Amino acid sequence: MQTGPHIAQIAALVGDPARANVLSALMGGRALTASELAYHAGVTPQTASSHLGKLAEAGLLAQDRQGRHRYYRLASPLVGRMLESIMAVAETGPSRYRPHWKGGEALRTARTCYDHLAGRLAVDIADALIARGHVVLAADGGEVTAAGMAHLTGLGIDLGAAKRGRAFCRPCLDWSERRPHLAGAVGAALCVRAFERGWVERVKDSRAVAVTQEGKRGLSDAFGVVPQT
Amino acid sequence: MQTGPHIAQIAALVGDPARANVLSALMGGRALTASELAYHAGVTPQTASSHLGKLAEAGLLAQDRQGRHRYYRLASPLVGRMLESIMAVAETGPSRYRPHWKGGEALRTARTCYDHLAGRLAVDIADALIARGHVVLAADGGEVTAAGMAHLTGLGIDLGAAKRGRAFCRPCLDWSERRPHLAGAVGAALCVRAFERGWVERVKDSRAVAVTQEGKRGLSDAFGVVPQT
DNA sequence: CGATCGCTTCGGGCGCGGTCGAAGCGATTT
DNA sequence: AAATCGCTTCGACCGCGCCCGAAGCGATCG
Repeated sequence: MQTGPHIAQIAALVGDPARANVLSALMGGRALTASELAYHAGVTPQTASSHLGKLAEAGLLAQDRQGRHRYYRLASPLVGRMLESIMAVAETGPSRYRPHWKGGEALRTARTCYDHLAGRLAVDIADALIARGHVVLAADGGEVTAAGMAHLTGLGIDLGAAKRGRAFCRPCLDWSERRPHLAGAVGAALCVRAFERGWVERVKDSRAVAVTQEGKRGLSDAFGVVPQT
Repeated sequence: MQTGPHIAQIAALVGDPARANVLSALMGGRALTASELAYHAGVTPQTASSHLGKLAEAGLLAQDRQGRHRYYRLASPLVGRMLESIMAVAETGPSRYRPHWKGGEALRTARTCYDHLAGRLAVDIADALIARGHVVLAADGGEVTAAGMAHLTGLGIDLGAAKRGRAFCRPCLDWSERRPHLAGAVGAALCVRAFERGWVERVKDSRAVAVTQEGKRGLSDAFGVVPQT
């Protein structure tokens, strides 16, 4: 059996706390500079540089030079999916050491998960869409109904790229809620639209997102979801 | 950002070559004894025992004592999914060191992937089902059509547990073919049935499976698939 | 053009963890 | 009851790789 060593190479890269923090930070979906990532990782810039080099060389990260800054981002959605799945396992394990941490509540409430929304907000949206018969979600896949397509299109969410009405609709296990939320192309489009409309905005130095005043109205109108504080 | 350390814990476990080999071996879907796993990992029984203890404590493995043997297996499908996703990343990376290894050809031809079939055989089956309009597969999800349900049911594949006709149908990126094959409940049921009918049988000490003579006939009749040697 | 900034490279220190030999423990066999 | 077997625990060794200080390099700015 030879796939072992291959997956070990990748997993070992993710297995270092500093690098894992880097990857977690990049799960926010934005490209970040080396310094920012060093801060998130809690190490000095030189150490971070070493880690970033390894991650990039292995093809987990892509880099864009821009002036004297160097922006790093996840190299592909595949990497995001991998991190999601590792998180899912990490959160379902036995009562690991899991202290209450400041800012954790904000993350649990609403955050981005690579390219879509996650947290209580996202789970509530998914529940609402399911309850209204706009989306069908099961453990391994999902689909958007005709009524759902109409509704989402009405919200300005373009699903043209998603083929033949069944759309790229995928459940993603929410690590904080332990229930599925909407991922895939539908989740991503919904996330983009929510930012466009100013319903949510990013919280500094975090993957967390905050629901704005318009957001409360908009989400209530669109999905009947009333975000908790 | 605090999810970093959590995923690092899990990833670090997978990141050791010996442990990765253990997990790879268990991706075959069967429970294996500690000694067998030690052999697969290429370490002594004491070392393997240490690794197995850590994996079990972290909730990645489950153990069943049976007499003086102790059988280990993946603790949940979630773990299998995680390993799949890591493999997918590992195989799409840059030209990693990837020598030709004996037995590799057999694995590329057909193997089990935790609970479903993978390799050229599985990709061919998926292609055939898609071409016949029995299954629709996209990057993030899939569904079984009415005609597909009828066809699979006719083969004795029970999809009763899969709800409302859309079934748990999921694509799984095949690391050797780099194209999707059928996973999820449908893939698992199909795999079970293939073993029941004697179409395929396990190869000793490997995740590879061999297509039997009946298998060639059966697969040809059922899907129009002619397995290469 | 010198100063500053962002990032990387180099070098050395140090700790964590994988490894195996030896011994212990419980189940099974004769 | 003694011998064997499968597996785990203990103890010690040792090497990999994470880490940071110092220096180098390229871009930007005054």
